[in-house]
Amino acid sequence: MLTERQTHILELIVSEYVERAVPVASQALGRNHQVGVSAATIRSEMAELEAQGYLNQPHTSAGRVPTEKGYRFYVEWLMQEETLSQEAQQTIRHQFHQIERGQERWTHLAASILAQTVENVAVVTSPHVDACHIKHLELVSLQDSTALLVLVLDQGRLQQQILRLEQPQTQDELSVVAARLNQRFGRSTVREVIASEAVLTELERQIMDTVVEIMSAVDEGGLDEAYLEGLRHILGQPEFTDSDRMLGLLELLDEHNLTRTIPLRALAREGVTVIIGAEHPRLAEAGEAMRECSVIVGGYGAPGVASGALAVLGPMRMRYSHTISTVRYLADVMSELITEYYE
Amino acid sequence: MLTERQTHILELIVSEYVERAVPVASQALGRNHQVGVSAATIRSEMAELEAQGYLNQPHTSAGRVPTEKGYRFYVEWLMQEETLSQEAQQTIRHQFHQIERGQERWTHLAASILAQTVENVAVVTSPHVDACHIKHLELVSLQDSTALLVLVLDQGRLQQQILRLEQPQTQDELSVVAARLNQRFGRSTVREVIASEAVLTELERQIMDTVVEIMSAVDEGGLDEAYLEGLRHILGQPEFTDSDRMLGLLELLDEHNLTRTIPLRALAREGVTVIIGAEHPRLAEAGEAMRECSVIVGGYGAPGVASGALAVLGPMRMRYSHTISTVRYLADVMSELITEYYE
DNA sequence: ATTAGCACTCTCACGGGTAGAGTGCTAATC
DNA sequence: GATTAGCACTCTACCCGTGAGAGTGCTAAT
Repeated sequence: MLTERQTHILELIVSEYVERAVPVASQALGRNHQVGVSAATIRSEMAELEAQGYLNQPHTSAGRVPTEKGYRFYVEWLMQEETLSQEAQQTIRHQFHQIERGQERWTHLAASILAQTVENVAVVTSPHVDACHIKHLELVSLQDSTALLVLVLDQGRLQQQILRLEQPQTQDELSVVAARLNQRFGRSTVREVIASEAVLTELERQIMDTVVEIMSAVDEGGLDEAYLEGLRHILGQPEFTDSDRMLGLLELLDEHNLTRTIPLRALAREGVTVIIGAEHPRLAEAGEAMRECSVIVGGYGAPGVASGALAVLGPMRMRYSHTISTVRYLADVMSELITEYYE
Repeated sequence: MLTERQTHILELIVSEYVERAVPVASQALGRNHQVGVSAATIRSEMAELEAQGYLNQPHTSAGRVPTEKGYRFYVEWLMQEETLSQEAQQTIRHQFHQIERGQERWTHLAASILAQTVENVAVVTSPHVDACHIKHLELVSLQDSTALLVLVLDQGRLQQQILRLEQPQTQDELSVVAARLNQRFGRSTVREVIASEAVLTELERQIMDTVVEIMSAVDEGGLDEAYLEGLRHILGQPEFTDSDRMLGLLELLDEHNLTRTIPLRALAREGVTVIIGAEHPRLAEAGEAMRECSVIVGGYGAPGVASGALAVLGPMRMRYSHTISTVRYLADVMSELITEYYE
């Protein structure tokens, strides 16, 4: 258990270290903050905090650095979540209302804003629709035997696919087919389409096969894209000046590893989650570099409509309060956008 | 002017250095290749090559390294362009035929394949349509006063935008409007739409304003996206083990700088172009790190239909032959795809 | 013209030596 | 009994010198 004074010192050490990236010495602490006791006292408290596993010494004659446990305590008990300034909030909202060009743009923009605001790597996935329905289906003739299938799913989600027809078809013929299919399959889910025993022409069969394929892909989230932004911030951090660490980190953030690095889907629904260093649920798969990083994940979206996740990845020495509140705020904004436009 | 033997030695030095990334010594050259003369002779030839600016010595007691001029000579006169093995060609084509899901996927895939094949950074832009026409226009009701505008442009290029209607409209009403607009503006370019003096209802006016906006954006290429892939390859190269250089490079490749780093548009039409180090046309804007890199740019597409560019960025010490031929081959494949599906 | 031999130069890796920072301990103080 | 000043101790970071090794340029012989 920690006394109040120990708690206070821990808090100071964390903020000091987060800001300066240098092990915190007892004297420096007394000098820069009003602790009310001498360096010697701070030293003995530090020793106790170290004994309990909250702090660590890189070497005998160095200051202290928070451990994972230290950061965890800080996040859980000490840190007070800040609110973004009115100004910052305005700026963010303003940027979203500048562009109104669909989910992908939002997602991208969100990643961009997030990275810039928290000065770390940001990852944002595009919203994911759970079990999509056919809203509308359109066939556009491109060439005699080539047509474009346009499929509008729930919430205006758009998919397209080029079809190579076995027989040439005019636009008028295609329109007729599209009308029939719309009537038959409007508002159906994949299952319903598959289960349907409607008698179809060969052409209709071909089209619906493609439709099923597309919808399945959407349902499995195979088409979700994650935008990553802000590499430069994290790589500029002192903990990664070593080029080996840099490479390790880049491997973590390689597109193919991203889903392992950041367990987005699992955590997205539970508000904002903080993962500190080796707390990572799938550490072995994520990679060694993960031990030195923290991840903040937040979910956004409207239940049953569409949802996605925002995440920030940075060194363990991270401005937790600021990052958490930014993630939370951005998640709220994204949720509003989703609700407002798609509900 | 260079004698034949000097030329030969230059060639050997370039390939040796590209392979081993270590300054090439006279002895090593004699040992690993059959030059037919002694190290001493090689040395004097090296001295001459250095005097003429083709080679450089990092320091007095080191081997030689090719200069920009040396590489340029190599690319221009010595290198013989290889053909990709049948196998490699097959593999690439196979991957493209695995997925048939529109330009974006292709672009992404091309970047991925390119990066992997040449083991450097690859950048690929999506195909850019020059002066697009309206192919088809569709309105889908989402809510009472919200509709989705789906705009099909040439070559099946798809754009969408959500509209907030001033008056609630049913799907039927919207379909009527869409049909009228299609009749009036089918096959029009932006200019024609703007110039048109057709009398429109307020709703129609609103829709067409949006259409004009979207088409302008497409024409200006503002929606073109570039995919970047393969950071890990280039950052693993020995010339970038130093963390400062790494950061410099990452700044080059930051999304906002990419268009300055790689003059894609300017060079795209001229087949495959090789830019070595400081030859870069806009060196000052690109950044200092560019001095140590080479870029290979190739254009793809069908004239008057759609076109884009592929590029590879790597250290000056690059397998030029292999890279150039890969870029060329991929450009051909992409061009075929564009022609085949969109013409 | 080519080559063997050799002296010269420069880098890189290793080791010792020192300044400085920060600690832990002890004894004095409140 | 908690706090603090004082001090010895430890460890790092940096500087410097030194020596081995690599590779060259030059010179004299072929």
